[in-house]
Amino acid sequence: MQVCFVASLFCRIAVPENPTHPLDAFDRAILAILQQDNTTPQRVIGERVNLSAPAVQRRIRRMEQSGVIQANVAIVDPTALGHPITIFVEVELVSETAGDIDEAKRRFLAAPEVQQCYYVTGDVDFMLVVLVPSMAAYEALTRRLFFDNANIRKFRTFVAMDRVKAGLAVPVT
Amino acid sequence: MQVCFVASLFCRIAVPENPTHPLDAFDRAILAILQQDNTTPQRVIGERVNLSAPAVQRRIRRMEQSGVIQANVAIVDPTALGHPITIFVEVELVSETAGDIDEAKRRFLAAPEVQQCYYVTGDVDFMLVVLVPSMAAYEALTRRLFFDNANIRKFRTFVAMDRVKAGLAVPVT
DNA sequence: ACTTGCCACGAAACAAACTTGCATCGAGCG
DNA sequence: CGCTCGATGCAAGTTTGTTTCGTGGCAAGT
Repeated sequence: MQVCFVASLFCRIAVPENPTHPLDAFDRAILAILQQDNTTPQRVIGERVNLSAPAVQRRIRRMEQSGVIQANVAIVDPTALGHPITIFVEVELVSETAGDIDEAKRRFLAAPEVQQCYYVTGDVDFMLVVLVPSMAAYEALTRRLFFDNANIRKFRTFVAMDRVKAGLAVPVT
Repeated sequence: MQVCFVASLFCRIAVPENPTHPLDAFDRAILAILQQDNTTPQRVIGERVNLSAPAVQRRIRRMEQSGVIQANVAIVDPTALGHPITIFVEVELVSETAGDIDEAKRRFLAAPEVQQCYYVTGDVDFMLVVLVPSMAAYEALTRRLFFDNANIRKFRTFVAMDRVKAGLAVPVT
């Protein structure tokens, strides 16, 4: 009887029904941990969210297969690899036909210095985050990416002085 | 006498290690792999870079302790967690004294919706990358972060329509 | 109300990866 | 020339991740 009580208690926690893939409180708790440190042993995760290690493992695998977890990566200090300068670039195109936009996307995607690239609304078309070893390297990059491209109307550069906060963590709440 | 010996031993241990061990080709090759997938077994890494698994393990640990590897994290799909909207914000302050800037940094740092925050040169002072569930939530955030702050001169909003490329990977070359 | 099917869980066995100790090799140096 | 230091590879030991199996609850259909 006492065992029954404990079992029902666990069940009450697990209650939320999920026909397909909605994330329940367990999944979110696991994600919150993995977003901070994905080397945390599953046993520790289980202790923290009140689940067994296999249950944690199943949920992680399901979220990886469903695409909720997109990748598991190491975050590296750019300075240590010789790319100490972070630059934001606003890019404005001349022609915004679908073809021209895709062409620009492909060009930015292919440049390894471009760490992030977003197609945005507003006065500009693209926002880029660029990593370079030096301003000379950035000058060379602008030549290659912008000046040699007739479809670039103009671009504005913002050099980062302080990386106040940098990450890809998503709020779990 | 024995105590002296022990003391000197502790001294040798306590001596701060070389601040930045230069990264050789092996380290860079390992980082290139870990930046893409840090679940890669050390044995596989060793095969790919022509090193034994323990050698790989020692190098990884050294880079973690020296700060070259800053974290090991899972990348999560923001849409799956209910934050489908990515927004870039340019923020311009009224007063740019050191104290006011630090105050702004602290404020942005404390906001979980702010995924990235850089202090930049140029016409604006800060560039933010913000994740929100809806435009209504962004409206509430602007009220909390900007309108309720007398030191914000103005801000410009760019809503992302397409996440062309998003990551924190650093070029290894 | 009972039963059936389904799904998720936990315990334990199993496999794989990580970690450590030890001997060896080569470079720098007295 | 011999020494020390650092890094490597091999092998054993330990932790971690994975699979298997049995149990119990919830929903749907008798």
